[in-house]
Amino acid sequence: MRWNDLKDESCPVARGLSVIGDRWTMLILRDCFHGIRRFDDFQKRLGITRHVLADRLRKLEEDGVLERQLYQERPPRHEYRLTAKGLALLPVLVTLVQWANRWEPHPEQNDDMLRDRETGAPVEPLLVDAATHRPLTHRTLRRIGT
Amino acid sequence: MRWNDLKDESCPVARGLSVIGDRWTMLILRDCFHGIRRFDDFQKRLGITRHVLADRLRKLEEDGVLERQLYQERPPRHEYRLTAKGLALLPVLVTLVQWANRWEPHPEQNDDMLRDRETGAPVEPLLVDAATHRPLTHRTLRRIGT
DNA sequence: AAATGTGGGTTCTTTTTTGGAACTCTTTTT
DNA sequence: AAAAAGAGTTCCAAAAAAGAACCCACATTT
Repeated sequence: MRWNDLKDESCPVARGLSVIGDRWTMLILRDCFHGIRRFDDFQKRLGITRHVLADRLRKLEEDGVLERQLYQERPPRHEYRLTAKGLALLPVLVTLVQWANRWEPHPEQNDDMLRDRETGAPVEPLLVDAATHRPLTHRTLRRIGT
Repeated sequence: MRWNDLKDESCPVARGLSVIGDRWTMLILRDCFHGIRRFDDFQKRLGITRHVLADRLRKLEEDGVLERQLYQERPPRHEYRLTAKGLALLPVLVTLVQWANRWEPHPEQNDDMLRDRETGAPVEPLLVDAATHRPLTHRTLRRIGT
């Protein structure tokens, strides 16, 4: 299987990864959630080559995860913003952060990475069933993906 | 920045991606959650080249996500199983599945992919704060990662 | 006994992708 | 007039992935 065939797979894991499964995309999106919007800011923060960055931003726009908005004319300059589809990736990012903090800890790690925006209270993400509010685990789920 | 430097970053997103952020790893783990354990079974299901598969399985073992267990001697044969650290990736996979089903739908998609193991009832994943049970969104979270 | 099959890789060559640096173009600042 | 900002593009070298073939230790079939 080639990478580009993934998007037509019936498995949702494959289709999801066809959009966000490459090495840099999620890091770009992390920066988007931090409010970064401009090419050079992404480039400086990520240390990614401009070449690859331009390519990923273009793909993310094509996939509807980011949208380009003109913020000045002459010369025309755009910024990249998360769409609703992009914002909907937050749970993926949050669960990844939680996993990494737990299983790949770092000496300089401040554990209060996730806090409520208003109260500032620490937040502990938990995945539950929306209807019953019961936690979802590998023991409660029949299967994931196809 | 080079890919191999990611694992020493202070940002948990970067550290998480240093383990699961490559093109094939999450697909391998998806199959693990489906009960696949042997080299050739992974290879047949994924269509990945044997070369890359061997490399990814080795790295996942090094990272403690999978463990190799001898299931026969003469000739020695191993199978790959999820460790606790690997099982802990389920929320990432589940949120990804949910996102893809919502935003990258597929004609042959059966929407009841996620079901309770015992009751068979459809399950709708929701990310909440463990303490308050309030949903987590980009509006309630102060920031994600570092 | 010889041929074929199985499981789990490794080796080799070709194609893609990435890394790294330099260059372009338009407008604003010094 | 020269330099800087901003957003890329171009070019070349290095690394990674695709694809196919090969290897090895046993087991089974003919």
